[in-house]
Amino acid sequence: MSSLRDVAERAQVAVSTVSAALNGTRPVAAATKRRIEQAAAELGYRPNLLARGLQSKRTRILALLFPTPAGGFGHTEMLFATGAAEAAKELGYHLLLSPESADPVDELRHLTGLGLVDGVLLMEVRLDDERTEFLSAAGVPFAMIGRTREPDAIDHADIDFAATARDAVAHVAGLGHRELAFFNLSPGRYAESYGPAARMAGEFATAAREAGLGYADGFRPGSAEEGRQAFERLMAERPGVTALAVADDHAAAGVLAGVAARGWRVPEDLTLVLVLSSARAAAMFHPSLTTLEPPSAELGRLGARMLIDRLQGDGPPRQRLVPCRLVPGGSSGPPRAGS
Amino acid sequence: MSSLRDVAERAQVAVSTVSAALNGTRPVAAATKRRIEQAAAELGYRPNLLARGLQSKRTRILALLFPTPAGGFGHTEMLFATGAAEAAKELGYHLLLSPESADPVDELRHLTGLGLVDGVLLMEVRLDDERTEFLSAAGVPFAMIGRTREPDAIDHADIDFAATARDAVAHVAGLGHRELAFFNLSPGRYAESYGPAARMAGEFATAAREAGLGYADGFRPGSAEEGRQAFERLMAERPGVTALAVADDHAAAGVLAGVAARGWRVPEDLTLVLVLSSARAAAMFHPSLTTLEPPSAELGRLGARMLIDRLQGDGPPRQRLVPCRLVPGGSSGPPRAGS
DNA sequence: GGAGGTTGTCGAAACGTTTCGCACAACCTA
DNA sequence: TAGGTTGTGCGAAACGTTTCGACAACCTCC
Repeated sequence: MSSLRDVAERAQVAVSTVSAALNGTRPVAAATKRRIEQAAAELGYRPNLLARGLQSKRTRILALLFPTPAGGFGHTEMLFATGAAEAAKELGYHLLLSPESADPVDELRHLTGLGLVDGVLLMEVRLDDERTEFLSAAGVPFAMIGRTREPDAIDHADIDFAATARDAVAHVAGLGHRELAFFNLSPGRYAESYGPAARMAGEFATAAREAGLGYADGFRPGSAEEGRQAFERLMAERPGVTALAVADDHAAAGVLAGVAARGWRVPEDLTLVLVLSSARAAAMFHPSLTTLEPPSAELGRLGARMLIDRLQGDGPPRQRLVPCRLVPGGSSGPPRAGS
Repeated sequence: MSSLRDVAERAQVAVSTVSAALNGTRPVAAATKRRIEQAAAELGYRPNLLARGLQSKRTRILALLFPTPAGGFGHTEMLFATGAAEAAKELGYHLLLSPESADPVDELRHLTGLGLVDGVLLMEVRLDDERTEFLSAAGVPFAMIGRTREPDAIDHADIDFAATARDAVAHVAGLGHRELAFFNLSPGRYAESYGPAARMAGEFATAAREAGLGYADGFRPGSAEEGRQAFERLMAERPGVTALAVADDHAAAGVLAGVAARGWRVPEDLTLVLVLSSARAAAMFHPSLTTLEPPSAELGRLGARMLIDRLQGDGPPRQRLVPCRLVPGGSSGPPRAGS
């Protein structure tokens, strides 16, 4: 690779002048600048990021820390990563994919000690997350996709759960439903402290109350079989429920089985709405399910942008909440007659 | 951060001695070494990757180039990335996630010119891929997940399509089926030159012939609706078919709808097998589908390892083929009576 | 007892940038 | 004409490593 020195020689100027001309860091006479730019182009000069980073203490590399949940990564998480990578690239940054080990804090200590990354993007943030404490204490700039229990002091992008729940409730209320139930994510797959599960439950209850709808929750099926059982129990306990929102794909499949087992059909006898699931997944059901699709790529992009903004200048921490997108499917309809 | 010089001062030795002691790059007296190590530990010394890379021309950073298909990224592709990142980490490397723009070659030129990465991992490789030519010409070490038309000269990890097809055929033949059909990926979602689609079709035909099974293909439904139509056409043309392998999830959903529309059931009247789809997706169907799950994470790991091996020393190009894993579901059964 | 080898350490150069103080000429102003 | 002000460019130092030749001290063997 050609270096700054090669360019300087070819343009007959000093190395420092080339640097100044190429970076616009201080004024360079127009003629000289043109000569330098031409020499650089002819040599196909590319600045060496390592040298630049070593000197300037800024690498323009971001790390995306991702956990490896036992169940594997979902489509949603993938989109965080690709969205963040794309936004980073647009702004001239690179994204390092950093798997989290058993000890995330130690991992972070290592990663940030290397001098390789300018900032860290955290995902799968828990309500109480030790990583944020470490990063704050270490003075490493970071942003979150998701949020902790007390997130106001930290840049973050997250789902607007309140708006999402309101949209979902408005959707079924608009169809005429008067009683709604919600099946949350299973406690097995996500611990209690998993933000989305906790927040979604709360916001659904609030939205249903405000809309004057009957509301049932407390079910947390994590598989098709559990979904079927939960549905049967729900129908036994609350026979008036005509609309059901489900957070787990597999559980939704079980609900459909339960519906069929009763001789019922969707959407005639039950309106079924998926929550936090991609339209892609929702389209694989029969009938296709209405879903509230999380804005994952968007959140990834926002997270990366916030982090980069933070690196470039400061200001008060910012937070962006984005609601899920309601994608209507064939599973929404008016409430069944006789309820 | 503390530097090598800080450690040297504290241990009362020269900087170069610290470097030697810590890297084992040349012998250092045991006592000195111990003193140095202690000083390093006390200061929490971490080598600066940038400085090291600048000097040694080796950054231990790999780039994973990923395209952003219009349809979005699948679970499969995600696992390539996480698998590769994990393997890289285990071997002391880092993985840079690099989104591909409209002009992948220019992208590569840029990326490799930065001096930031030691090697490149390519995924979504096409049968004729301009990226491989560029990288070979530029002398940049790389490996592929997937393979080109003539892959023998390049390190790569890919699915063993032949074994996968044989396993699938053996599975249905073992259940007693005598006639099999295959619905490939749609030409819309993947161009003709997409390797997996091309190879899978060929290997299925071969495996069926070798097993003495009747075989039908040429269908390429890309959506639920197309899947239903293809199924109806298949039944009209080849009423003797009792087993069907489908590569597209959505198409499979359509097939299930078509089966139901005929008053048939799975698996009693049709054995349905998913190909190249995750067990997770297969479990969302009702009944759950038998699937040939691609070893995506494994391929990602293998790709990263191969690339790292290549960086550390040379040898002949290596290739690893891994078959899909057959995950039995509720959609496999003996052929329907009367066929 | 000196030639030759071995062992352990040091200092300096190099990697490719950025940054900063300084030199120098040209030009303006009083 | 002396003194100040711009505009432009140069050279050197610094960032934190690795690498390599030099060299002192010690051991070994004739």
